[in-house]
Order: sequence, then C-alpha cells, then structure tokens
Amino acid sequence: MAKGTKEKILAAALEQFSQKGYAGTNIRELAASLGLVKSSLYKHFDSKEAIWNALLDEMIAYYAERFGSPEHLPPVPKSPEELVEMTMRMVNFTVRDERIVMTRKVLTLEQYRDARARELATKHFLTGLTDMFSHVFTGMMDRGLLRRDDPRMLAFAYTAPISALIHLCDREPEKTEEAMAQVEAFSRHFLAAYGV
Amino acid sequence: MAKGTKEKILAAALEQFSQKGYAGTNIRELAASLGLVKSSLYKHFDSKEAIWNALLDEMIAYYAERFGSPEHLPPVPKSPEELVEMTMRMVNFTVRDERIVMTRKVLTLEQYRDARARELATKHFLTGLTDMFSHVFTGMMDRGLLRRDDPRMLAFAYTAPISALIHLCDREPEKTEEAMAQVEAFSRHFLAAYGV
DNA sequence: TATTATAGAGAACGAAAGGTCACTTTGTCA
DNA sequence: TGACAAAGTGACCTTTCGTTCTCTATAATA
Repeated sequence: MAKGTKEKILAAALEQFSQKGYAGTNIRELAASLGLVKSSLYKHFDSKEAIWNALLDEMIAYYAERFGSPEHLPPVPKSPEELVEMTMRMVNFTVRDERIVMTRKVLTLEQYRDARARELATKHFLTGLTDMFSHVFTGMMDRGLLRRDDPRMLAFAYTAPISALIHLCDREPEKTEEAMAQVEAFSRHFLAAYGV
Repeated sequence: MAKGTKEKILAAALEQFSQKGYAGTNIRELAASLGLVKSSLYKHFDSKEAIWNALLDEMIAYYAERFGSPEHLPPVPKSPEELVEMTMRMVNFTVRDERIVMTRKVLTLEQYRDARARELATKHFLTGLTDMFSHVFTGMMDRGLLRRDDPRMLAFAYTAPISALIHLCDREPEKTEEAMAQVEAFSRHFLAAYGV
C-alpha cells in the first residue's frame, strides 16, 4: 500500500496535461505511467476532473507560497551588473526546472477553458512579474542606479520581453541557449536605456 | 449542393479548435454547427486530422500573404504621435478581429503538439512583430525621430510587451479596454525613453 | 491472531469518439 | 430531358473513453 500515491498521480497528471492538455490526456496512460491500472486511480480521486482540480489547487498553493508574500521578493541589486546576474539566474532556473516548465505549459493550454487556470496564467505571465520587478526597480531608483520613472511601467517593459523569451524556450527548447543570450543582451540594453 | 462548404468547414473548425483545442473538438459538433451531420464532412475531408492540416495550410498561407513580403510593411511614422496612432490601430484590429483572435488561440493551444503550429506561433508572437517594427524603427531613426540604436533590439523591446497585452485580451476579454489603455501608455513611455 | 480499512487488479459497462458504407437528393451539362 | 457526379443522410462499426464493480492482497490495529 505505497504511500504518497496521490502525490505521484498529481505529478504524473502535470506531466501528461502539460504535454497533451486536459482533453488529450487519458486515464489509462496516466495510470500506466505510474505502473498502475486505471481503476486504481479511482481509489485516490473521484474522477479525471477531480485530478485536474486537485492539480490546480496545488499549483495555486505553490504559487502563493513561493511568490505570494513580500518576504519572498528578490533582493535589490547593488549595481546594474547585479540586475543582469539576478535576471539570468532567475530565467535559467525557470526554463530548466521541469516542474515549472510543465506548470507554464498547462496554464497555457487550459487558460481559455478553466477560470482558475486563466487567473493563474495572468499572474504567472504578467502581473506577478510586474509586481516583483516593480519592487526591484523602486529599490534601484532609490539607490540611484536607475533614472526616476514609473517603476511599474519599467517593470512591465523589462519583464514582458523576458517572459516572451521564456515562452519561446517552452515552445522550442532547442533555442534555449540562443534565447538566454537574448535575455542577457536585452537586460544590458535595458540598463543602457534607463540607467542614470 | 451548397458550394463553399469546404471553406465553411474550415471556418467552423477554427472556431471549435480555438475554443476547445484539437483533442477537445469532436466531429459531430463541428458538423452540427454547420447544420450538417458528421458523415457529410467526410465528403470534403478524409479525417479530422486532414481538417486540422488544411486549416494550418490556410493559416500559413494567410500569414505569408499578409505579412510575408516587404511591400506589406507598415509606413514609417512621420512623428512620434503617428507611431502611437499606428500602434493603437494595429492592436485594436488584432484584438477585435474574431478570425485573428481565434488563430492566435489555436496556435497557443497546439504549439506543443504540432510542429507547424509551433513555428507559426513563434512568427505570430515574436519574430514577425520584431521584423515588422525593426523596419519601422530603422525608418524613424533615419528621420531623426528615435535615438540611433539597434533597431531589432528596439523592435523586440517595443513589441514583446504589446504582444503580452494582446495575449491578455485573448485570455480575459473583459480586460480589453484596460489593456488598450496600457498599450497606449506603454507606447508613449517607450517614445519618451528612446526618442531623441 | 483475527479484524478491518486501504490499495490495487481485472473484467465489464455505457457513452462517445472517429470513421465507413449504402442510399438518396440535387445541381450541372450533354 | 436524362445521365452523372457531387453533396448530404442515417445506420452502423470499431475503438477508446471515463467510470464502476467485484474481488484480492496487504498493512495496520485491536
């Protein structure tokens, strides 16, 4: 009676849903990927939809835990170069961590169908990033590392292009290195444009 | 013997696929939305996949026709304000034209599954926009409306945030007006940052 | 050790999927 | 007008889907 089966099912579901979408995923394969037979899944979840909802619960909770509170905001860079370094660390992590990649893909695939996925997608892809870098840029302005300007606008102008490159990596992983180089070039260009 | 049924099928397929994805779409409903019965579809297409491939052919051809050749590049703005106006016209059109919205959604939903969708998605969401505005900004630099800079980098920095807002409109149509205002604000902010 | 709740297997179910086929209707053209 | 090909229909086939049921193995508990 292996414990933690519920968690394994959710992990496998994330994998399948991110590759084939909710509609394209079938319970047999999902169970098979765990060495189980489909009926066994129903000992842990009432239905396919229940698996989906539990997965979304998990993703929402994870996001809130990871990015929800101000104490998880990144430190304010002490130099322009530090902003570039921090950015590269973050992007490198986010495009290489399989779990995060799969989460983005699921949100991308289900954003038009599921209201909670839609909401989380907007946070993941847009507002969450803007919020985070709004704080970073406010700090950098206070330190005189950036021209005084609307920090939210700057954060949006900074994160949206990087987000686009992250999506490119999700879509075409073979372009990851090229995209990373572009992230760095963009980061430096941004500093040249908005630096003091 | 109604003519143009093939085109109508493709139009209905675009609608269904963009709402529910390829896997989530079923032939019966697709046919019913045209007042037909599913077997009738098979007079025009060999299979569901054939419909999908024909739809992609159409999308690829349409894109090539519309954005493929240099003669379709937008005119170079004669003033900063004209850039804002042109941008607003383009964005307004692209978020309100149902066909284009559905095309973006389909590409979003199928980008991880279908190689051609993936390729077209990158063009639609990234490289195509960069190419187009690379030309625009080169022209504006020549006219002394923008600081001399790498036009491709500028085009990327300009179009990626706007693209993010277009995706937001696709995902949450009720935020369209708000997003449009943000596009305009961003466009002006961009000019303030990069103008002479 | 006897009991019991849990996790799994396997067969089977009804519904829905994509697809086929024989037949009918309809517009076109010789 | 009659022949014919194209377009549309309805019944049916096979497969696959999500789900349920009965039964068994197992680990924990009293």
